[in-house]
Amino acid sequence: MQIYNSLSGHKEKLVPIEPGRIGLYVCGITAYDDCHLGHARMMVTFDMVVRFLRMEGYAVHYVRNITDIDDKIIARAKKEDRDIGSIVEDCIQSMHKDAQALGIVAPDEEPRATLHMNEIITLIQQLMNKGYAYQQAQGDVLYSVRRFADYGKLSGKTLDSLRAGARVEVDPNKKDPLDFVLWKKARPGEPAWSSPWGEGRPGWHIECSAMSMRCLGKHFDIHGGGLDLKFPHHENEIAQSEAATGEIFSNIWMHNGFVQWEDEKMSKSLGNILTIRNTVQRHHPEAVRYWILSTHYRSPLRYDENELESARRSLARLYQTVAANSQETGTSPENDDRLAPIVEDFIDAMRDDFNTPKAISILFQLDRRIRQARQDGESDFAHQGALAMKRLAEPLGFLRSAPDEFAAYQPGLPAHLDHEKIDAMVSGRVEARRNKNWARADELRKELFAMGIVLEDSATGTRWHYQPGQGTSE
RNA sequence: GGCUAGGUGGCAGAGUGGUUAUGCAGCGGCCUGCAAAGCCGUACCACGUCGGUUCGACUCCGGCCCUAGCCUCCA
Repeated sequence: MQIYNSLSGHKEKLVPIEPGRIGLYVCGITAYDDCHLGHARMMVTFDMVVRFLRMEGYAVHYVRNITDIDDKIIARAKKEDRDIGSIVEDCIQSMHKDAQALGIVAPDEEPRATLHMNEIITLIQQLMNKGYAYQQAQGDVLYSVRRFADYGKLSGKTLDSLRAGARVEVDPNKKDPLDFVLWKKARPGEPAWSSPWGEGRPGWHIECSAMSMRCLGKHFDIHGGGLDLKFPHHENEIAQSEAATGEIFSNIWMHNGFVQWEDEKMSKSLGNILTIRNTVQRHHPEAVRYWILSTHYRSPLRYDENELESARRSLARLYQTVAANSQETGTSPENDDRLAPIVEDFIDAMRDDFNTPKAISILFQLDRRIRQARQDGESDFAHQGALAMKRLAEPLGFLRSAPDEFAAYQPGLPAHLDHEKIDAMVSGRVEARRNKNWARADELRKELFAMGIVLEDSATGTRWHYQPGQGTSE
């Protein structure tokens, strides 16, 4: 198993600290708003990582934190005149719903900053004792970046180059402009905890150091998160943790790439986000997963409505294969070694830094073999192939629905379309067809198509579905 | 300005010093009242640009152009 380590800049063999066990910490959400597709990518990516490592036999201890105290949460509470707690709870609930929709395996632990104040304070105390932190005139406790020789090793920057291009406003109370807050002095009306440095709350970075060490120990295997956290968040985590413990913090750092919207990063600050909930309303959740995993996790991923539809169709093909070959048809040969090379190729692709696009392509090679076998009358082999396909789809989180359920999936109708009216038109056409009034039937079909409704006549009746982007009215 | 990734066929997206990626779309056939869905088959002088190395480069080296990202809260 090889994983690209952001810290070293190349792929490295995965060598667990404890044989057979992997400690994985991923930076989760800040609970102040709905999750968007960037969060979806983070969740799906590490879900795939966890699933595959477990498939490989590792006992993975997966920790994904929640930031439940932060400037943005406080700001929103003020703006909406709401209780911080209720905002946090709502956001967490919403995030869990999104994760569930996407079929994300729940983390083993989901620590929250406010529930680990003791660990946070202890860690800051250690940094104070060792001289890595100081309290400035206003009462904030800051980390002194100049004291940590390795500062910048993750982001590949030097303190001087950072300073040269810094757009940060210079705070005269800081020894270095890049010093960051460990403990923020309480302001009136803001939530606060008592500490040796007065009432206050933790800075953003310290919680992850404290909680990851609490859950996984001072030195663990993999730390992950979105690429936007690489600097300064992860850089600061390393500085805090390694300064405090004198040990290596995380062996491997994994960063997933951005989701882009029309060649720009999708982010809150640019206001070009799409929420998970909104997306899942229009596209099957598994298609969303497929779309995310059809690009390598480190590459940028452009949002494109057509690609999501394309993902659905690709998946539909695999589903059809599974459905057509799910029945045991006879005595299967003990084990067919014709499948082994394909399975091996799949595993190899995944072992190479989680090359999911390649792995998916091998799923389609398998698909081809199965269909071929079916045509050749080798239905036992086809059945075995279908079983293998389901097994290989597991780490990707594909093929988790019943095939007919997936086929029948309907995205939510846009508001301007009236379900009853459509049904009426469809029945009208069924009636016209019964009378062999083809002209009328075709006319109705055309009208429906213009609304984006596509019909399917079959022996068992007429089905219809809404197809975004089809027809004229959008 | 400093630092990172990238530029592959209509779209998306892997990979490799000389051999088919893969999916979607397209095209042809079967099926269908006609369609759709499904099934079968299938084309595409694809590898940013200019040089270099090599028997041979899309794949290695160098220059150039372009794109995205980080240097500020952000998955």
